[in-house]
Amino acid sequence: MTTSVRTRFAPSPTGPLHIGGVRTALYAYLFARKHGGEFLLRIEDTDRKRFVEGAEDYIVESLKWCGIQPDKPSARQSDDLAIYRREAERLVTEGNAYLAFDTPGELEAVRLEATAAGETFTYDHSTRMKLSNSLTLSADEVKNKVRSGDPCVVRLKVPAGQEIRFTDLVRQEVSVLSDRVDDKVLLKSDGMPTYHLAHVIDDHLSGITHVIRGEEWLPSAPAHVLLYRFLGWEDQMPEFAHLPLILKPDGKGKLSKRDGDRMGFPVFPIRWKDPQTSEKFEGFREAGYYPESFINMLALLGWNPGTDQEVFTMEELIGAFSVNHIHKAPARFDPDKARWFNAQWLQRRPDHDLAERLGATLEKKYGMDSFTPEFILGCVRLLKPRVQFEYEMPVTGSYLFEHPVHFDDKVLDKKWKAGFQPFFESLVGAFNKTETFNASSLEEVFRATAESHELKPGKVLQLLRVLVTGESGGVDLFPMLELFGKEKTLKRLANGLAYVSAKFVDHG
RNA sequence: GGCCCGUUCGUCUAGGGGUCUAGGACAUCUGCCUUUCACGCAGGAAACACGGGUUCGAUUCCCGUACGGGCUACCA
Repeated sequence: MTTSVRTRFAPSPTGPLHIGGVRTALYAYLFARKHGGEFLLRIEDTDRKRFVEGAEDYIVESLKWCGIQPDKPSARQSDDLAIYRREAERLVTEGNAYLAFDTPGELEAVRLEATAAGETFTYDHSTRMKLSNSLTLSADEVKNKVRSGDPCVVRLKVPAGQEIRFTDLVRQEVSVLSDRVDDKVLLKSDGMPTYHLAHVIDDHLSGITHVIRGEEWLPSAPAHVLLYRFLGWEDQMPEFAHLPLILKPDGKGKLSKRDGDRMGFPVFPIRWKDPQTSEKFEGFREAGYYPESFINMLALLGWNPGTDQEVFTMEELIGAFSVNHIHKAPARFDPDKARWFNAQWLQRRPDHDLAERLGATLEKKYGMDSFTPEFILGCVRLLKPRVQFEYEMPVTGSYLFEHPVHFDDKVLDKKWKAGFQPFFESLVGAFNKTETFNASSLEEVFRATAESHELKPGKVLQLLRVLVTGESGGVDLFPMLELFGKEKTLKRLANGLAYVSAKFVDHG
């Protein structure tokens, strides 16, 4: 029987998810879906000290916004601590782990000493026999310490001189000598398991077939292999895929929340407010990104489909995803490209969909029924190709919604010539007589009127725009006039002309 | 420091012993279109980190060096 694929995303609730974490979740999700398997969410809440209120909800909500839906309710490691203790005990009983009584203070002292001597202290096969643990203490001493409640941890007894091998889906064969694996703490003195113990047990018990996680876990992966072996599960050990990190756009190092602040882009999927400091961070959602473009951008950061396609729906990503197209080197996050992806998705959005939201925004700003749905839809069509985010539409297109009070004097001073006044007056008359008030006939009328005044259309075209909108640039001129309709166009034109004749009163 | 992992245009990347005059995308520049801005179209500039091998031949394989990153906690 073939085991079906099951992956998981296992964040700890210590703060907001950043884009590296989201990408890890995304790849795990895509991989599972691609193979018709399941994707699970597990909250790794075994660190009581670093627990942050609200982080779990944040993680769930972020994934939801991204469209990454787990197939089962999320599991929480703190829900079943007995099982970790039981397995830790078993490891001790079977001689693959041991009790260690060294206090943090004592270990710190040993470390300091080693550093002073120019060495690095590691709790491993080479040092454990000099320390205070169930390997060095007599059985009675150990029993007494345990009975009197001396704090102790359980450590993995890493055998010396063994070669540990495993296959990484991204990095192929990985082989490590056990001598450089330290005796990792499995169970902390507060009775909580560490990540190492807990995730191995949980992954095994929940039938995880592929562990997809960040590269920061690569160095401890050999210890995890050892754990599977000692626990007797090596033949069912999941496969590993260690993903490269995401680096900051400039300079060096991995992306952090400070970079976003510093350079003006989000690093979190959705808004995060730190419960301790009350610091607020904007997310991609608040910055106006569609979840589709966010996901699209993230998917292509460290992975490629092997084709030239760049715009992908989630379904398309699932179809195209493959671990052997994951890049080994870390990727740098590029805010420019992120914006480009959003623009791509915005262009693909149906007009009526955009119009609906633009309408809501306009309603808030200008009141109910200020504009007809047809007018708003027309604005969307004109505005759409020139924006990357929806929120830009009412801003860059404000002249569509407000009668101009300010006019671009720079253009007027430069281009307005004596004698243009009569031309524009004729134009008003001609527009007024135009039966079919549409872009093409308006343009025709405009050109004909210009010619009859012996003017090159180009000389006065931008002036027409300034008179109507106050702006030097903007959406396509004649389609815009068509959208305004005759009444509004003539009104705006008269308004603009009034401004100009007052402005140039001295030189006619 | 030690141990791991990595290194193709500014960025994301394709490719992988001869087809590489190294391909695409973002950004950038030029031109076309246009009154403008944007879109679009056409074009330009732009990369195999370095040094040794192996080979008839290396960007591609191996080894070093440099650089970058990760790990080095009773954090995940």
